[in-house]
Amino acid sequence: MLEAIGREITDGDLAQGDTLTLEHIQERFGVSRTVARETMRILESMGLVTSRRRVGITVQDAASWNVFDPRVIWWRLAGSGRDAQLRSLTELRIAVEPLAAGAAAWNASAEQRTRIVELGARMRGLGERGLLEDFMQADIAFHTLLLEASGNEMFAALADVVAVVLRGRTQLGLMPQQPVPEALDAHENVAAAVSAGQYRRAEDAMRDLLGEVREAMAPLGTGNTSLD
Amino acid sequence: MLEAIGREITDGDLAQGDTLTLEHIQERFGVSRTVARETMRILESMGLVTSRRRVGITVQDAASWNVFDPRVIWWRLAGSGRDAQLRSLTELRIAVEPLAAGAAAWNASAEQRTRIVELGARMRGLGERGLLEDFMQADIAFHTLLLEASGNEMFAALADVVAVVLRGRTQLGLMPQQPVPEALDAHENVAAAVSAGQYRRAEDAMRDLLGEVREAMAPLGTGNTSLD
DNA sequence: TGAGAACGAAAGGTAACACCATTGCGGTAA
DNA sequence: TTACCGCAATGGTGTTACCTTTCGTTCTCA
Repeated sequence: MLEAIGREITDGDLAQGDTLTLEHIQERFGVSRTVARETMRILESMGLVTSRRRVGITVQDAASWNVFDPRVIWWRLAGSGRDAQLRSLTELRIAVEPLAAGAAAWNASAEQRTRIVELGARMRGLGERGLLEDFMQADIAFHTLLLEASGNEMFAALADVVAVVLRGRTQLGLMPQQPVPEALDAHENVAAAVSAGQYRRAEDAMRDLLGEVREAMAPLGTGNTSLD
Repeated sequence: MLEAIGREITDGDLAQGDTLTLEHIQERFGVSRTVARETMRILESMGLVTSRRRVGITVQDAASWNVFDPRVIWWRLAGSGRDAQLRSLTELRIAVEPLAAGAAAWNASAEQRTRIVELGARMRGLGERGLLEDFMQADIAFHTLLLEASGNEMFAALADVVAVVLRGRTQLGLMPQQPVPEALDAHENVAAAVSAGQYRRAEDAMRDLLGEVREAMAPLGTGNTSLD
């Protein structure tokens, strides 16, 4: 139910200013008032709707959506806003992940340092064999580990977001049959730098890596970015 | 009610693993079951709790909190997690705002370009006269405008977060009596670069500006950052 | 014509109930 | 003594019925 209505809003099937009523929702889904209310409360807390007495439940403008909520991201990736969503998420990653990698080079524990190297090697193996699903899993683990090792909780919280992007990219068929060698090199390069505590190099290597990502995504349509 | 329980969790008064029951909440606040349930649903959607049958409502580990939710940020800034929160938010700003400023130099409309210059000048005036409250308002408008002009919705969504930080910094008495001249210069510098469409310079100028911010914050306690 | 009063729609809130997934305890058997 | 099975208590989930509050609309009267 949350899924259904959330998707309709994020897809634009329900435009800003449209109103629903609880009764309408009860009928449509065959649920009780309580459940309908709870669902609306959640949508409200995600900024997708507001509810006012007498007026009904009003769909909000996209500007007030909580676009960091993984559910919203997922809905948009699966729906019509996909290109815009992927582009803005990639820019966000370009902003955050290099600094996170640098911080990880500084802060990571010994176990984390060995693990990141392992993951880099694992990605190469899986990538060269074209096992996209497993590759994606390792990729998610790689980026998640770095974001968590950064020691910054806000960066760590973005791990979910990055995971959703990586998963979406694979499941929506936006990945090449086999990852390009440059991407594999880049990951190993980041891993080596982090492992060695070279934070400046880690930062730069991650920036390279994401440059690859942006290139791979370019056919989707070229947005303006701040990078020249 | 949301406020009260949210604060207790983010402050650590309720530790991870503690459980509440709906009945307990009903008694404590003198509300009906329905209302208690709706509140819990919102807390659940913020990742602060999970609810399981037979067990009750369990307080979640900080790692699963939705730390980008402005309410969570605000609670933590007002509570005991303030220093950690300010530090991680500042690192986030260092990651995002330079790229956003660069993008704004590229994408901003003519009105936005004139407005950013006006705001820079206004901040100087207010800052030199020591009108902290008005200065803060202008500061928020300045950063919000840049984030919105970046053309990236994720960056734009961070405007709320930045606003909360700036407001918190002032209202919690963490600002000097009068902003340092370097900060005023930095803002005007960013504004000029954005206005002239010099995206590389805008990016660097914003990085300088945030360097100032980080310096000013340093006495709070020095965390490791990726910048040397 | 316009201001104010009455109406009614729709969300907000309360109460009471049936339902069912857990879980922990106790009893039985190996 | 231990392992397994079954039962009962617990506490969230879902439903229904009903009352309260707000506020946009409409109608009336000056």
